[in-house]
Amino acid sequence: MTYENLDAKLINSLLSNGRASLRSLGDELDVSVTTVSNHLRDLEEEGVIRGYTPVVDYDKLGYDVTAVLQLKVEGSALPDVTEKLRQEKQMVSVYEVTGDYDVIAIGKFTDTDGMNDQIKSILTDADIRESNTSVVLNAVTENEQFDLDVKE
Amino acid sequence: MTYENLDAKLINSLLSNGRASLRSLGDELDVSVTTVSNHLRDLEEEGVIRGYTPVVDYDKLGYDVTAVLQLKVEGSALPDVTEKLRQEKQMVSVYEVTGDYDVIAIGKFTDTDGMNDQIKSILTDADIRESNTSVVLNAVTENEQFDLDVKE
DNA sequence: CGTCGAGGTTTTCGTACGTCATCACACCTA
DNA sequence: TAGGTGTGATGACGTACGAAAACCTCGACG
Repeated sequence: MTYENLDAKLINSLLSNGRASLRSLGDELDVSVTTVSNHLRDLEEEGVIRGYTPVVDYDKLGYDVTAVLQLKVEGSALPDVTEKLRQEKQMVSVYEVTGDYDVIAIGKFTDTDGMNDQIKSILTDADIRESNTSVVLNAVTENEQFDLDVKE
Repeated sequence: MTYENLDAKLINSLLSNGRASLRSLGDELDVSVTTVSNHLRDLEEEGVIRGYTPVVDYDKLGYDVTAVLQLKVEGSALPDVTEKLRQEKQMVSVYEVTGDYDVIAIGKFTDTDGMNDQIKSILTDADIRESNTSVVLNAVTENEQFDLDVKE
């Protein structure tokens, strides 16, 4: 057998500790360091693993307010609007979606005043027909990356 | 205080490469390895850095559909509902929010059928008065973690 | 009132040691 | 033939530890 689940197991291990050494990963999965190294290189080249980041608690850094923006956009202006949102660094996620609204975006702000200012400056765009802002009261789960299924 | 911006710089460096070595971080910031090690330990103990993860491209792993669920929940049942959503591993983010709806959740699914099944099973909860699902057509930005401001 | 300096504390640094990642190559086995 | 393993060499890495530097506090003195 050629370790078809190794990649999934590798990713799951890294999800619990993204700075684990290749050796510890090898020990954990009963596989040689070389094999871990090869698979990881492949996963990175394929783009399955796009990089590594620390998980930062923005609350603790003073970004106390998270908001969900929903926008209705004039059809032809959609690319412009999403691009503009993408460039706002505090926009954590920006989605084009089906349904009542065309765009859903999630942003983080230092306080409600800062939030109001930034949102207002975004909404001045003439192509935004309607908008709706929900402030997050409690982030039950945020950007949780889930484990992959490993079939035996 | 010495090096008051070091922590912010450290986090920014790690945001661009979460597996960077303590030495390379030290070189980059003109600081000794030990200092990097100490500050990182403190940041982790304080919970500012909650861990490290690979950035996984779920699209490439067959999770092709992302959806945004919005729910109106019977007030007293809110904790139950959010807890239930939290335990659904494919729910990437779950927020309690102000506004028209009470809960906004983002989930990832293998296909629209799988999505429908899972969402239906969630929505059977009697305490969910109303729901609204938006399917993501295009993830312009997703879980982007932004750099911190460094004051001179 | 403002400055000085002794002291203790915190932060940073350099070194040393054992571990680690990477690479090349030969070997194994399904 | 393709994917996994082991070995050995080399330079990089993480951590522990003692020394040194920077910082803070507070009473004494001009």
